[in-house]
Amino acid sequence: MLKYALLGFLSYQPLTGYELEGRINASTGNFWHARLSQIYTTLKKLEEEGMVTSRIEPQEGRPDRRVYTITETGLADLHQWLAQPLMEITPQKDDLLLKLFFARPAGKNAILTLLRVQRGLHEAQLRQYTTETRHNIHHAVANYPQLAEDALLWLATLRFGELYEAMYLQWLDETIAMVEQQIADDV
Amino acid sequence: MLKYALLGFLSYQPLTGYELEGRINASTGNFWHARLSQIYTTLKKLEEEGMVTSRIEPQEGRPDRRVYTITETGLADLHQWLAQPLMEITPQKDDLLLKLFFARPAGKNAILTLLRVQRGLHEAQLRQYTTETRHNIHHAVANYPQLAEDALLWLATLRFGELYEAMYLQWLDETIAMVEQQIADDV
DNA sequence: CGCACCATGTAATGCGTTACATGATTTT
DNA sequence: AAAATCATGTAACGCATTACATGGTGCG
Repeated sequence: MLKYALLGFLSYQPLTGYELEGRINASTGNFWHARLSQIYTTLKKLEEEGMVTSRIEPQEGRPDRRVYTITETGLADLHQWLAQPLMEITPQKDDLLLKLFFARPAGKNAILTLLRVQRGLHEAQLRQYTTETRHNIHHAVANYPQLAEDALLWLATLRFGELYEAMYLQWLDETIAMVEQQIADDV
Repeated sequence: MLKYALLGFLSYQPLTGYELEGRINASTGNFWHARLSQIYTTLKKLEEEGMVTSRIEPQEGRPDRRVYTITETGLADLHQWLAQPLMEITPQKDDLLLKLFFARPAGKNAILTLLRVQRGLHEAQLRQYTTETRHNIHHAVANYPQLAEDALLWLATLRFGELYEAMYLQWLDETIAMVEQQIADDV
């Protein structure tokens, strides 16, 4: 599926692998992410499949840039994917919940530490969404007004991230209180 | 990490691969899941590493059962993992959000269909958590009262699943309304 | 002086899914 | 009669991470 994240961004403009990483980890970080190494290998495969083409832009004092452009084939594939509704929920994984599920033998203090550390992390994440990420989108619309409708969808995904983090924080607070009150002290 | 889900369940009692699949997909389905094939190969690897042992229980008319038991080494590894707080948030992926992010060229109707199909799926998921999953936990506690404190943590993870689905539904409703009002009609 | 940013890629390894292969028992 | 449950496993493939390999520019 990284394929469609790449084709999606390339449908707006030609970009390098490095730039694609920036776009992915900045604007879709809350529901998609990828490492540079994976992006490079996926782009290579997409080029073999005829979904994108690349040309080298020579640079001085830096490695040459390889700029990828989406092809007609790639665009058609993207649009066909977009047109299909998803018939399943994406199953989620969460390391914290897995650890918490089995955490009782670790004892009350360890459980509370586990939850409190995550609380700090999720608080920071929420702050990032409400500031930087939101700002990025507004910035894009200001420079390219024709993207206004696209931006409504981007904002919807961002809103999801904010709701998710707010929910996570609420749950953590609830759960911390429950553990404080109902789990027996360590000996 | 499937490793710790397996060791976690085996720390309560010896189980077969098949039974482990049932436990994982029933009680931790909301934050962890695995296919049988992966469970079998992981158990095999855990046995090679000395984390579990297995013995065959012959059966008639069915394949023999291979029952896995956690070892001292496995229990020590599990407890050491439990004692460590998690210093990172689990990065999430969600196919719906990815598709929505790029969905504008698909047009208003396709976007609404996409969102409405997911609404139905998430509604069903929430109903399952509030009924079956919750019931499973109560059932376990009724039969094994000594698990009462463990069950508080299981209920906390279930509560997360319920909050997650409720949040998802709220966001879908919000987003459907926004698309209805603010995205231009298809031509 | 050190860190972040720019910029590319390959190799090894690990995690996870799908398909293959088999087949009786129990429930609807 | 069909579907779900019980029960095990391997092989092929695909997706993703970590480590390896290189090195200049720009900022504080």
